[in-house]
Formats: sequence, structure tokens, C-alpha cells
Amino acid sequence: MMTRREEQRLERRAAIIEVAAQLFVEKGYGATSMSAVADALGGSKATLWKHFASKEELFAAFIEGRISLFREEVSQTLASTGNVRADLSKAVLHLLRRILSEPSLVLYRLVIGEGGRFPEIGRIFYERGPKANQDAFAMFIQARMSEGELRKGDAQEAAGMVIALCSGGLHQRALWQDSKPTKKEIEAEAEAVVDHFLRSYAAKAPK
Amino acid sequence: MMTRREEQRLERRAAIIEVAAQLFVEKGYGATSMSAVADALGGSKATLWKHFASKEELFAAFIEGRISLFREEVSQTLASTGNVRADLSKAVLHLLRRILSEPSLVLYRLVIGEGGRFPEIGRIFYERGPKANQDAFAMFIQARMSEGELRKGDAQEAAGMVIALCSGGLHQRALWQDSKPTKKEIEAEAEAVVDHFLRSYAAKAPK
DNA sequence: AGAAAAGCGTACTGGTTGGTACACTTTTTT
DNA sequence: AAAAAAGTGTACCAACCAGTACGCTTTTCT
Repeated sequence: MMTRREEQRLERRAAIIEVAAQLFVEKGYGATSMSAVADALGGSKATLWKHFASKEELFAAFIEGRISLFREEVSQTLASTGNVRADLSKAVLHLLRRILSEPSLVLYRLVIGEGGRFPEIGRIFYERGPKANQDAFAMFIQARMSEGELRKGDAQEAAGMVIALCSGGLHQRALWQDSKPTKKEIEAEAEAVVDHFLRSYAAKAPK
Repeated sequence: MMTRREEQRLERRAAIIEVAAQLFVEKGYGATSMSAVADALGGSKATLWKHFASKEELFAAFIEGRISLFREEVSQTLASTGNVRADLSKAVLHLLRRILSEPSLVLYRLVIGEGGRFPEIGRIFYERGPKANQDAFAMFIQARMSEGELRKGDAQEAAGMVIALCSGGLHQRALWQDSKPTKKEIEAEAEAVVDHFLRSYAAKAPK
């Protein structure tokens, strides 16, 4: 059972992470000072070090929290309704919207940029992010292959193609410039991804 | 004509950039101090500020230098020998090897990571890097489309598919973890990229 | 030869940073 | 009621950093 003190301690800890998250996202790791976090928190610096032994530890906690936000959603959008193309279109569109969202882009930049300082975070992010998405698609594709609705082949590799197509186009452009893609561009890319995929993996050559 | 003084000044400037490049690559922008650059150079701090008005300016000069190293190579590898598949395989393999090389990965991380502080550098990098590659492929593809060796379509979009497939698979994995892909993995991915591309754009449906 | 430019070396400034110390108050547990 | 835990506020430290100032030597141009 959770004692009252432990509850409040966790609340305070969460508040610290939340306030730090805003600063990390806004200004990056290096430009965010612990004093600034304490000020934004309204509390004292001593409190910070009672919860996190160092700035690095606070950053790691923040990243882990963000990553867990991005889990689970994908597998939800991948249900089979009998129409493979429609199912894929829907899921791909969801995926594109998500990885092109500003919070997601900021997280990408942060993880890649500070990847040198925090090698483990990069690994965790990859496994729970892109890799998890690929696995979800692979499971869906595998099922359709078994049913004969897709040409049989390596489902994991096929899913890799989908992820690559999703993360190599608009996503790359958005990562470097801050040109936000329009909704139409996103929808067009989603269709193009599904088109390319089905050209490679449709059960029978489309007329 | 270049006077002797100007020559030596440029040499010294190049030496500074070279020495700074090593530190930037090793430790990142934030963790590289100007004093450290001066020490590694063997010279004095005053000299640094005679060449570069600020640390940011030095960093920008370093990045621009690196980017120009990565230009031009790609278009060289894209010649037509009459065999589309072979031509593409060769060029894709070259591209993959290059973007998966350690210097290239480090540059990626640096540009993305410090992208917030230097927004223009991200744009320049994109235009001279991924975008330039895409244009080179688009030109090749356009020519093959005209000759009837590839199904007619939007050459720029087709090239985008190649670039996306190249930068979405092993490259993503390499960016986050520091797992260096093996030569076999790279070759396999190159073949897979060409396979997928030709399935979408081959002039006639393969048997 | 003499002026000018470039570089060198060192010491310094003003500011910031991560992290600590300590005395104090509030809340919760026992 | 007393002990323990948590948080607060402030002052502080040692280290570091970008950038400056200045006097010195060496090289190059005219």
C-alpha cells in the first residue's frame, strides 16, 4: 500500500519532471540549467537533488516518460476489416501524423542530438519507438500473408519497408528544416506509401 | 593574385577548423570549449578570435566544410550502362555505404542536435545532402523513363522513394544505437531497395 | 628599413553552472 | 507528542567558459 508521504513524494517528482520537460523541449539539454528548473518549479534547488542525483538523471527520467507516451497507440490502429488497402492506409496515416507532430519531432532531435552523452537512451527510444511500430506492422502483415491477401514473404522485412517509407520522406524534411508539412502532403504521402508497398506485396498483380 | 600573407592566413584558418572539427565531432558543440581548441591548436586564444568572431561562427565554418565534402560524389556513381538494375544497385550501394559511414553519422547527429541553435545549418545540410542525392537519382530515373526502361511517372517522387528506403532502414538503426551494420547487411539492404523500387517502377511486370 | 599584419602568451573579467551546506517550516507517521 | 521525512530559501563553492586586453615576437609587404 502507498503511504500518504510516498504519494506526495511521487507527485512532487512528477511535477519536477513536467516542469523540466518544458524547458528541455524549449531549450535543449545543455541550455537548461537546474536553477532554471527550480525557479520554474517554484521550489528550491535542494528539492531537485533529493529526487534526482544529477541533471543527467533528471533528463533520463524525462525521456523515459515521453517515450512511454508514444507506445501502444499504433497497434490499436491496425485492425483487420477485410480490406487490406484500407486498413494499411488508415494505420499509415496515423503513424505519419504522429511522427510528424511537433512533440514527436522535438523528441527525435533531442534523443539523436544528446545520443552521444546518453547512449542507452538512444537504444531504448529505438526499441520502443520505430522498432515497436515495425513489429506491429509485421504482425498485421504476417496475418494477411497467411490468409493469402498478401504475397508471402518476410513479414519483418515488409514492415521495415513501410517504416522506412514513412520515416524517410516528409519526416526527414521536417527534421531539418522546420517546414511543417500540410495535411494534404501528409495524406498524399500516406497513399504513396501504401501504393508502393502493395506494388511489392499485393497477392496478385493489380490490373 | 594571392599574397604570401593571405596564403598563410588561410592555412592557419584551415588548421583551426581542422582542429576544432576533431573536438566538435568527439565531444559535441556544447562540450567543446574555445580554450580547448586553442590548446589543441598549439596557438593562442587571441588568434582564434582574429579568425572567427565567435564560437558559433567557427562551428558554422566547420559544418559548411564537412557538407561540401559530401557533395558531388553521388552524381558520379550514377551513369547509365544500359542495365538499369545494375546501375541502380551500384549507386544505391555507394549511397548506403556513405550515409552509414561514421563521419556521416556523426555529422547527422551534430546537425540535428544543434539544429535549434543553428536553424540555417539544418536547411543547408538538407539541401546539399539528402535533397541533392534525390535530385541526382531523379535525373537518372527521368532519363530511363524517357527511354522506356522504366514505367513513366513522377521521377522526383520515384527518387524520393529510393532515398526514403535508403535512409529509413539501417540508417535509422545506426543513428540511435551505435550498432555498426555489417557489410552483408548493407549489401542485402541495397538489393532490397532496388527490388522494391523496380517492383514499383519496372517498365513491364516481372515474371 | 620601416610599417603593418599576424600570431603568441598570459592574465583577466563577468557570468553561469552543477552541486553543496545549513538552518528553517510543514506534513506525516508512529 | 515526538521523531522522521519532505520541502523551502538562501547563501555559497569551485570550476568553467566565451570573450577581452595588452605587450611581445615573427613574418611579410612596400
